Amino acid sequence: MEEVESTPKPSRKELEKLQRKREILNAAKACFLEKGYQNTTLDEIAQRAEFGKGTIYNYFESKEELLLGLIEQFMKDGVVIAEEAILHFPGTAREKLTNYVKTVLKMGTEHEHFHMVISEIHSLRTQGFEDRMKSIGKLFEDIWKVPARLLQEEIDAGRIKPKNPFYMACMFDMMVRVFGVGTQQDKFPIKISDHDEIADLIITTFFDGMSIHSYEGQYNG
Amino acid sequence: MEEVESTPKPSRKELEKLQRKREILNAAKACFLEKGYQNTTLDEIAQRAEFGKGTIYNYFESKEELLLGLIEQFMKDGVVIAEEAILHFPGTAREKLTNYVKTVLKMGTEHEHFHMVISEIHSLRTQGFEDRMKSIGKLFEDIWKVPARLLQEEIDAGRIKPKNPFYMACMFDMMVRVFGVGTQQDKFPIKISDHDEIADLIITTFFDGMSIHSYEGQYNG
Amino acid sequence: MEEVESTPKPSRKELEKLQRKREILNAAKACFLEKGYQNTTLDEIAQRAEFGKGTIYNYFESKEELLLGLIEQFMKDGVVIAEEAILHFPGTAREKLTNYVKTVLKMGTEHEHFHMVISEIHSLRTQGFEDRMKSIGKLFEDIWKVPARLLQEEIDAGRIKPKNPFYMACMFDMMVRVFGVGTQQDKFPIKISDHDEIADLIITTFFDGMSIHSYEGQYNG
Amino acid sequence: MEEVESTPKPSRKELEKLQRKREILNAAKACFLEKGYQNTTLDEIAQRAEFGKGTIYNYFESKEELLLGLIEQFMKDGVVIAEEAILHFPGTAREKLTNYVKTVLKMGTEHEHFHMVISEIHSLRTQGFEDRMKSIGKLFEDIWKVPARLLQEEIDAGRIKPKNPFYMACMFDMMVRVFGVGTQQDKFPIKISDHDEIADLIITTFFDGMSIHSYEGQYNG
DNA sequence: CATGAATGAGAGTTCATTCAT
DNA sequence: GATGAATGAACTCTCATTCAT
Repeated sequence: MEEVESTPKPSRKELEKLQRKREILNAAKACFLEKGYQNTTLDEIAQRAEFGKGTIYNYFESKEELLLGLIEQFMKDGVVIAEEAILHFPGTAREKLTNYVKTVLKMGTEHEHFHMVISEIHSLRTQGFEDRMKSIGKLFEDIWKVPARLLQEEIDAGRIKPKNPFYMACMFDMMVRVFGVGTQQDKFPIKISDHDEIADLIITTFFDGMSIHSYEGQYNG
Repeated sequence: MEEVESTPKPSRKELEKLQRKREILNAAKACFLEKGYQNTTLDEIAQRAEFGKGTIYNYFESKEELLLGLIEQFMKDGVVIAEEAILHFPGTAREKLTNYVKTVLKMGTEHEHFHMVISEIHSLRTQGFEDRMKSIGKLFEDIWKVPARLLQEEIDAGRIKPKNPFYMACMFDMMVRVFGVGTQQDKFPIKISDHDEIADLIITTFFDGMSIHSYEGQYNG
Repeated sequence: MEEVESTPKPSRKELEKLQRKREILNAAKACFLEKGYQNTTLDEIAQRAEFGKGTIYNYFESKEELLLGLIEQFMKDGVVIAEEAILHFPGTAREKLTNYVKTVLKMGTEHEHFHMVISEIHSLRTQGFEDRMKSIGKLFEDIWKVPARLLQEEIDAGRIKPKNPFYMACMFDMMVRVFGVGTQQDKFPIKISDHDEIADLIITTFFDGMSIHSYEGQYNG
Repeated sequence: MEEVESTPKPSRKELEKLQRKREILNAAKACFLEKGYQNTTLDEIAQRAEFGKGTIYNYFESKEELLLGLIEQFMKDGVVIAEEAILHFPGTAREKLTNYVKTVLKMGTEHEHFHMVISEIHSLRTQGFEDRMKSIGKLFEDIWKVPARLLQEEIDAGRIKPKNPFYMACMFDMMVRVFGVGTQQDKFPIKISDHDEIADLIITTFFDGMSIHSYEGQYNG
């Protein structure tokens, strides 16, 4: 926006800086996943990143900024993942979404990250926090837009019920992330390690519902 | 000695003590909801409870114990709520669960509590933490058992598909709590304030699925 | 001193009060011996004394007062013990003092108390502390006066060297309490459990010295 | 790499660190001597050391560690002092030990430290406390070994009585530290400011005993 | 630009003391 | 007089952040 050239010139310096930022974020991610945001100290992050503690402050304004950076990165990755798993995957909507479930599950612990992310948001008190939250919300929407677009196509094709596709996408994504990822984790009261089983549960519920004689054709919603 | 009835003796002293405990828990709950567990200080809780800081330690061993107490209370209430809304509510399974969704939604912000609860669990590092987590997990199961029993009856009656009713109950509950309660809150990227609309979304999805021509009768799961 | 009647009238009330005081002091002593002054809480003392915490404050102004009371009691007992073991014990000076050493040793752990007493004095900050310390010092002197009187008699009889008997009594008492009692305790680097052996070490050193050809007769001190 | 000499490398950094440690220890020592361990706050130590409170924790793990560090330092110094004053001092055993007494006395208030050290040990409750105590006991032994070696030589030379030299060294050291140092201090019930007088008292008692006709030659101990 | 020692506000927790019952 | 729940000042320790090197 500030510059006119499409990609100005990622000078060596700039690239190195970006590289460093990513390294630090990765170290932070690992720490946060292990012990939670609040229980992680900057010393630990610095040690893991193999940088001095002060150096981190050359790249991030504060510990909170580190978490926010991570959240944004997580969301952006989420969009790419959804696009890969849904748009670029061949097959029916059902097959595409099944693939999406499995993809998210495959990321496993990595996506326990998700819970952490959601959890720790409470902890943040930065100034300008509200704005940041809004923009994070927007990123969530970006993720949901991907399945939502698919659902819209299916509605248009008369294959699924004409409900708000964005809402449905959100609900679906939550089923995957909370129930799906949850059941893979030890502390969750239910443990299902077979990805196929979880995917089947979610997909058949979402597409077909529980009822044996469902009331299709009579929707007025 | 003091009493004849089987129920031991809720002596005045005991009752007052319990009353105090509840007051403190309520103050803690309010604070935690407002600022999160980690950002709440004991001074704040004490001030809100209108007790001295030391007094709190006459009732709870530590700040963590306060959170754990809250979580357990929340879960136990959850069981009662589920029983009221499902078992003791007249009508079909669909009607019972619709009522359940609306009941949880009605508790609104109160149940944002739920998110907090889940979130902050990461923060805890108490000794004997694992045991506590196990017992909290058990309480979750107690909640899910209520809808699970209903689903089992429906399966037996041939009205819904023969899937693991406990898993389905868990997934349903999660849909309600995460999607349902979430959409009521400001920071959630989607905001739906109409409880009927949310309940309808969840219930029709869960019972009937999204597909227009569903594949009933062919389950091999 | 304040009253003219030699012993006014130890009314039942008064006696009970004294009895209570002693019970509390004993509880405090036991606790202090076990954990040290600073590590003992009033709750523990109250529990051990089988009184309410508040009750203790009807008998003693503060926790410090409890320690000071104990010290004074200890000292006063010390005088009686010295008199019993030295004055009222038949035999030569050597035999009397040997008996004194053994008596102190026999009180064993009870007199580890002594160390505690000396130790914790640092901790005290009461107002009027200096005065109290002075009066405790006086009590020490009362103890030392007992062996000092014996030594004076021996000097007069020409049986021991004409040195300041009070100083010598002090040095002797310290040898008994620090070295004698010390060697009986686990944490002390030297452990001698045989009382006769310790007594012999102290007495022969004190009376005869280490040298084989000593320089008697040439004192100019 | 950095150094050629066998002594590792007292790099400037290392030296500064050690210097800081010593400064902090000295501040702590001064505070402890003034008010006792328990009555000294970390704020006071920090203020006296002219460091921030947090800085202290960069050098010592805890307040207890500070005390233990001080104790160990005290003991180690004690060994050096004993060696200087006894081994490296010319003259007879009597002269050497007289010199030792005077040396300890000269350190005066500095060695009131000793009492504090011994006193406050009760207060400690660190984990691994027993081990630390053991090692402190060992350090005491190291001190006593120095005069003990001297006494052994005298025994071998037939100049002093054949008693356990280690026990005698301990008793002697205690006489010096408790009686000798004590009598120099205000709160002690006896005050003798003349070092020569104290040294004479201790030395003649220890070497020659109090008796005028002592029983040399007849030991059966 | 990298560093890590220094910092001190702020946290949870303890406990001697008070006082209403 | 006896009680023990209530109290809050005071404590040790942590850790995000700064800044001289």
